[in-house]
Amino acid sequence: MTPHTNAFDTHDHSHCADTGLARAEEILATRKLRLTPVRRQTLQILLQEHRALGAYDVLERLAAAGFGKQPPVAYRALEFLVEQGLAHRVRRLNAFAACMHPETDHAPVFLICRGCNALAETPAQPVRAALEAAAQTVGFTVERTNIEALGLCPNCKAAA
Amino acid sequence: MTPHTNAFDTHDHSHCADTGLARAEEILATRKLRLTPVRRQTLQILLQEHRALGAYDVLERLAAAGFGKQPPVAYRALEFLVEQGLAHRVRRLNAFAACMHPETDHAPVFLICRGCNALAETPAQPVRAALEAAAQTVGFTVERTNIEALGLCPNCKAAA
DNA sequence: CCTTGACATGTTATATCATAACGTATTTTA
DNA sequence: TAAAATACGTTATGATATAACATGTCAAGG
Repeated sequence: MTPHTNAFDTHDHSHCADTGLARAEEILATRKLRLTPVRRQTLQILLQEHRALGAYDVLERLAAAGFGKQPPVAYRALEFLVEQGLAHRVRRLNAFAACMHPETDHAPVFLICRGCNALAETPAQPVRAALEAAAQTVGFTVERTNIEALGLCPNCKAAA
Repeated sequence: MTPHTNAFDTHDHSHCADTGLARAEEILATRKLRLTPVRRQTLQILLQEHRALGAYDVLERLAAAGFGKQPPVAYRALEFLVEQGLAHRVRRLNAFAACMHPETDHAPVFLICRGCNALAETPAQPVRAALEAAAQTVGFTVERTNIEALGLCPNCKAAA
């Protein structure tokens, strides 16, 4: 799978990884959960790449960093991060991305550009609220959501 | 994969397949597209099962009905139906379901019960509208959406 | 401290989902 | 009716994901 860039506007995100890891430490501490080496490395990989990566892409990087070489190593770490809201699974891409808004927002919306494969995560409480409302009319309780949109980012629209 | 029932309230849907197929014929006629035998059978399978089926489950039924036995046969028919809005892909389940509201609604929301695997498709223009609004703030144009929620259906809530 | 239970990591093996590439047949249209 | 487009079927392979089990590490209670 071709990797996907993340965010429509390029920006310096050298600090993303640092702050992201620090934030993760805090969050997990309050939950008495551990950010073990593999988990930490996995999150760092996602933060540094700053785009959606397939599990096997992550695995490759983990292996290169001296961790295990078999799929479950990556899948387990990713699953943990997703459960804790520190990363998200982008189902349309069969890929994972670090959460860009771990505290603000647990109703992430992913915008996927079909032109350049860029991926943006945007907070969207209104979307979540509308979803909850729709669910309520049939008595359904929402626990987790996957909200993804495929379309065209501003850059690709301009180019077309 | 264990199959998933569809709709939280059981109901007689013997006519779903008939009306669904008729509706599909109409829709495709206006688009000058063909509901070929495999496509028709595929749609019928989804309508009759009335739940999400994996591509290989569909393939099995197609093969039993005398069509091809290889994955692309199923994937192609399903892809066509999804493109035409006659079926949807439920990514969380790696499965496909016939569209329950082909004319009303091209912003389907799927509610997936983690208790009983029931699947409900509910129209949700407000959700779509909220998504469009969120996208617009970053200049993104939405073309297709996948909106899925995992949670508990009324029955399973009652049971718990 | 040190044992014990819970959790975490790694492995092998396999299951599941999906598509590429190609040849043939059918349908449409010029 | 020939040419072009579309559809169907195949073989083969690729990509994604999980089950099951062995070993190691941590944290808490005795």
